[in-house]
Amino acid sequence: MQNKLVLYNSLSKQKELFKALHPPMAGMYVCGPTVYSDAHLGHARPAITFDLLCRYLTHLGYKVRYVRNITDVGHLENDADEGEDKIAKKARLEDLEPMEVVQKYMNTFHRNMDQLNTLKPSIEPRATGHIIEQQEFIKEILKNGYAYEVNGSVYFDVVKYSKSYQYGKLSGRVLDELQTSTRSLEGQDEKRSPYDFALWKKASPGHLMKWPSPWSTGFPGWHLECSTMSTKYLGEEFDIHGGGMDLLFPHHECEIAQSAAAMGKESVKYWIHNNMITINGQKMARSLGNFITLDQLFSGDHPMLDQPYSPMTIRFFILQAHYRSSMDFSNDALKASEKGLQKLMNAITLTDKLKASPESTIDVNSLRGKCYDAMNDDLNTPGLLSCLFEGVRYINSVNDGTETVSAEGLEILKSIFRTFVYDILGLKDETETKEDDGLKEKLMKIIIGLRQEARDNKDFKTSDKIRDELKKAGITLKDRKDGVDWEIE
RNA sequence: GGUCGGUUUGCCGAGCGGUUAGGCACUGGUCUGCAAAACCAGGUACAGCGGUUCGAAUCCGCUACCGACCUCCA
Repeated sequence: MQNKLVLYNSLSKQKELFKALHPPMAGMYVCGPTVYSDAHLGHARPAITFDLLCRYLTHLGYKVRYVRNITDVGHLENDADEGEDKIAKKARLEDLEPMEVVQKYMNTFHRNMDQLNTLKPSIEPRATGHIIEQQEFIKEILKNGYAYEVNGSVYFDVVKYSKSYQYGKLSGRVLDELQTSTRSLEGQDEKRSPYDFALWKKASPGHLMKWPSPWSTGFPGWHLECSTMSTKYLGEEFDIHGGGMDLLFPHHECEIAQSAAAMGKESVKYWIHNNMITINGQKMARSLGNFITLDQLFSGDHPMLDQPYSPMTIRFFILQAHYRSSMDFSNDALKASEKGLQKLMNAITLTDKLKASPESTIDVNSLRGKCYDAMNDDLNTPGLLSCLFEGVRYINSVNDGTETVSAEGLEILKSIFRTFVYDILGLKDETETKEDDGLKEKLMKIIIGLRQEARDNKDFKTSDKIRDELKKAGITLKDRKDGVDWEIE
């Protein structure tokens, strides 16, 4: 399969032409959330970034298997592989079963993802559903000699691994340097090296989520689930692994090590990482407590928010920056996105009303080419939007009569917007209603007719009253040379 | 302290060796009874200092500031 899609691979630290291992199939694994509290703005970034990638690959003709996990066990409060499980802690605080916590926040996450118009993953595996597979994975690593058991817990032997493989190749870390920057070693007595990480942890008495295993009644380490589940659903080698940049080390580095230790080869061909969303210049994170949840953004219910922002405004905001750039939250930026999105959507609505001419004064084919060029260049959505706004100007100019477009050109123009805005960027018109537009059209025609009569009679008091009252009702009139357009907010 | 990345016009944000990015805001104009929308025009920015080059926001060096990772984090 031929394509010109170039993606930045975190592993090689350069842009590479995307070549699927088994075209037309494309396999993509993305690290999903740990479901112990509401999803925030930061979670929207990878969700939208990899939704975009999935949509674009699909558009290019790939049959994409998109796997995104739900972490529902094994994620400890503070690593060093000590501390309380995040979900168990929440369960204790809210007096719920751990699985109730998981269900509650998973439901919210799914609802938010639907609101953001992200496509559902092909498979959404959960760590607790793959305890057996994780144990089998550990057995392989043990068999190959890259792990050891101590007191019922199993740890990955980073030092031994690094003799045969390069631990740190993804994150650019060197083991020697890691060792000189040693932190507190408290509670790490069981590990041979502080860089070893848990594959299986023996549960302490009273621990809520635990399963029997050959080593102890316990639970799997966090890094293990992704290696296990990606292998199970995408195979020992697959195309793309995505996630936030903050997961690059240690999480993804450990995944590479686990897979290599178990299977003798690296699993992932392209590592893709999205950058962070900051707030007041600092990363938005649950652990920092500086987050705004998606529900708060949608409702405006947060001290830092001037107003509510719709899901599509959030989506547009995120797409206006390149996925590898960090972006800072601000009301001004969000408001600008809201306006820009509206301008884009208004133009798309207009395309249905445009009249074709014998000749085109605009070059729609060139525009389409530029749209593809932008997407092929490592998903350059700001560049794509820039092209689309050029198209917006075309549409408005044709509507104003200062440019013309042929029937064929008009069809191409419509298809460009349908393809790139709806199918690939995943934006949708939020003003769209399922009501019968026919009735609304008829009513509006009558009202506009009455206003026109008043205007013809120079009765501007009446005509303005009609316009103002409509405005109050959320309907904006736009007088044109050749008639009146209207728009519902 | 180590590793990596960033600093672009009022704001957001592309570009990464030579050509108008784009959006928002602002100013002027066209249109309009007025308004809104739309269109046209306007601002010539790239942290600082050096260097390479015919030519640098774009490459190299230094300095300053900011951030991410090195604990869990999307």
